[in-house]
Amino acid sequence: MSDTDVLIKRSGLRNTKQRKAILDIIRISELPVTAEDVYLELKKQHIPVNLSTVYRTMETMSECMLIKKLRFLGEEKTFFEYFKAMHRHYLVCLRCKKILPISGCPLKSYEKTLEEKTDYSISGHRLDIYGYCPQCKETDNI
Amino acid sequence: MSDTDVLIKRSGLRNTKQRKAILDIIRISELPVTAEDVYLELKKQHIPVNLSTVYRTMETMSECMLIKKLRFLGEEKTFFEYFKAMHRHYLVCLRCKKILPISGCPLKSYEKTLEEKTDYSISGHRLDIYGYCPQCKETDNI
DNA sequence: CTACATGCAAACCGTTTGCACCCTA
DNA sequence: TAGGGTGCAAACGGTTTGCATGTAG
Repeated sequence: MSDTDVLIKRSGLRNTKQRKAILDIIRISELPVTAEDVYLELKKQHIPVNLSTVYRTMETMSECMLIKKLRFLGEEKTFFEYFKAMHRHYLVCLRCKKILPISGCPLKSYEKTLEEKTDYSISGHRLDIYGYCPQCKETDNI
Repeated sequence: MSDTDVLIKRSGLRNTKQRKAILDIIRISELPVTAEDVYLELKKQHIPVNLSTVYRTMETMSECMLIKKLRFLGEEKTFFEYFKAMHRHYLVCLRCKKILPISGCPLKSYEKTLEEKTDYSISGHRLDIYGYCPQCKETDNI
């Protein structure tokens, strides 16, 4: 029984071939993926699956906190990444759309301050940084 | 000639009744609005306009940097706000979806550091903070 | 008077859903 | 063998587009 099997079972989900394959793909990918990415990868691996199953599975898994939903500016599609305890931010190239993970989060103490100031209960934040990668910043931006 | 007229002309756009009315609505609103919000407000003011015109106009204006596009987590719709030089972040209530503007940005110096570390040319960031507002945090969250 | 703007309706595209069938536990 | 999972096709909802008409400059 693989790690992936354990993760699925522990979440109270039935362990089907499709779910295992989907979670494997998301876990292995070091970058966020879309439902379509996962679907195409499954096809490439000759694992029979329907796009709607991919959507349903990824929705279920994100409710179970196995994976996390992400959205980037100017991208109409929803991305997903494996749920790591340690949260991450990304630097996205506005020209080639390359996604670069950033280490560390600059907002830890800021959230506490804000909580006191606003009387909200802060549960988290979304931070993405945009710019041009070393390759793209050389060429005429825009 | 109103401020709004000047803004539109300065962007090289033709100054139609619809554009003026749309930009007025976005400028006056202190919170981000959706295309539908604007459309409904125009109807309320008895200004004849088509939804597709609203979308087209808001797209054009955001290309001209008159307004800015925003997206919030869990919201399928695109929001727009008037383009102010000073950028802003929002604290969004996960339960009632209320949007609270936050003063100040905690990321000024961080971007410089990151630029040096990654060799990217950073153009900006998106930061939204999520939590529960004073009212909603009292009731059972979720 | 002409190039840009608008209205209308239809297309689009990512995502969701209803329902019958399938298969894990 | 029962209840969750899947495939299929159709619907959905926000947004975009093609085309004919209108209007600002």
